[in-house]
Amino acid sequence: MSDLAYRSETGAAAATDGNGAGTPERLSLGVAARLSRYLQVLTQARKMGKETISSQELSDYTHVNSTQIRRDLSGFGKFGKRGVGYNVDSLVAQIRKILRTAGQHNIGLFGAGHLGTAIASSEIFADHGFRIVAVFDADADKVGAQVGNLTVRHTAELSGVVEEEDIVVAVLAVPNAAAQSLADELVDAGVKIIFNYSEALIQVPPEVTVHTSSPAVDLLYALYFYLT
Amino acid sequence: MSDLAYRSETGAAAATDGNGAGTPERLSLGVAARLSRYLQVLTQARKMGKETISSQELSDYTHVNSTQIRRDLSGFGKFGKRGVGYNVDSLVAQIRKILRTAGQHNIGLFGAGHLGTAIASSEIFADHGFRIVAVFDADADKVGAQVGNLTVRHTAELSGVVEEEDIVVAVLAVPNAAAQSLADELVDAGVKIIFNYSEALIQVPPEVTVHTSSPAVDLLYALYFYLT
DNA sequence: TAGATTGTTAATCGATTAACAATC
DNA sequence: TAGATTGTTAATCGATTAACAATC
Repeated sequence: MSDLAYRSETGAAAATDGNGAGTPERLSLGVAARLSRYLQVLTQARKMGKETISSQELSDYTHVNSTQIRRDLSGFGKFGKRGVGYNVDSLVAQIRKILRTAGQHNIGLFGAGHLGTAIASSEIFADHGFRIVAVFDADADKVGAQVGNLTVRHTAELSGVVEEEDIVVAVLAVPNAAAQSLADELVDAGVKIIFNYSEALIQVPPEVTVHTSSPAVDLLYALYFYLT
Repeated sequence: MSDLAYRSETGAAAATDGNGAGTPERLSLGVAARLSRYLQVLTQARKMGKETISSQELSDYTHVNSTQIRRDLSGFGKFGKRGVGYNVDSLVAQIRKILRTAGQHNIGLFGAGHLGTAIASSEIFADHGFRIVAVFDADADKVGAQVGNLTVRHTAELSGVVEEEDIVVAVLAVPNAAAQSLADELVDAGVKIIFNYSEALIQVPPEVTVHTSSPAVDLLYALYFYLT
């Protein structure tokens, strides 16, 4: 029998089988989060020239139990080879298909300070099909400067550029005080996902997702287990 | 009866009661992670002058179900006022006590580029009792420069400084290629927690914790739920 | 008082884990 | 073949949620 744990919102609804697609239901929150993490490790492993990887190695890097990893993957097909592991390239392709994030997605970056510059020069987003297509700053002195290979625009141009460039994701690397009003403008402009690197608490309508980066949270958590 | 769900590793062992401390067992991974997130939101809410906060508001900001939040907190005491919510100040103090992270902890920052500079100038860590006590760079040209209010030192000084300054946490804002060998040196020097902002996959002995920051993972995850 | 929100129960669902046959 | 690692089962544990009495 197929494992319905991976199909949310269906209760006992009939999934065609455990291996194929059938009606592709939405993944549960947990599965989607874990698959994203596997993908990140696999992407790096591939860069390092690794051709196969075992569930145990994936476990070491993601801190997810290896049985859990095999379970997560086997819900969608038999991707591994017993005694060998998983082929890195093909697993990347499979997970991208499952997450339906194989395409290109456009990012608008807000804030051309140190953090914005660091993000623009990094490959973290590019590796996963996210492309930074515009950089904005509210400071007129920064407008026109080069960041990465983009020219900084003024934040006032936001709504036109979001539409022209089909920007779905906004990355906020701005001061706390500017975050909420900028978020309001972004929502008006039609941005659906806001990735907040400021510490500000941001409120948005339900159709928009805010993710606030909180390194200190992760650190508190790690520290707790070190101290106890 | 008290809820043993919050005490791990004890099975049916006797907890003295649901409110007090008794033998303070280790928190489960999930509870510790969620408490850390509440703490981060509370810290920001306090900065914004908020005096009380409801479980529903905490839920809006953390994406944790409000019942879950009340459950998490009520496992340690009756911190809220019905009809009113939780006092922000006192809840911050309570959670810090529970997480036993009320003290000061010293951070060494590695890499004085754009990202390192951004981290050094930010308050994200300072807000939670983490103090950056030293900044290092492998580039001799950067040594001696000011970053935040610290002077950049050469990475070669690492092991001495780690001991002198009692550094428990290392934050890595260095190029991918430098990450693993730096991590090796840090482990030798006695650092227990490595917070990795590079994309490199880092291997360390079991007594050391590595946390790799993966904004792209969070973005992939958010995107999945936007696309489906 | 009336409204709001906590604290708590009970029921369900998903995650976790050990174990091991299958098989590369 | 021998060793390694997957795919899968079964059992347990923790998370999630709706519901609501208690009470500020």
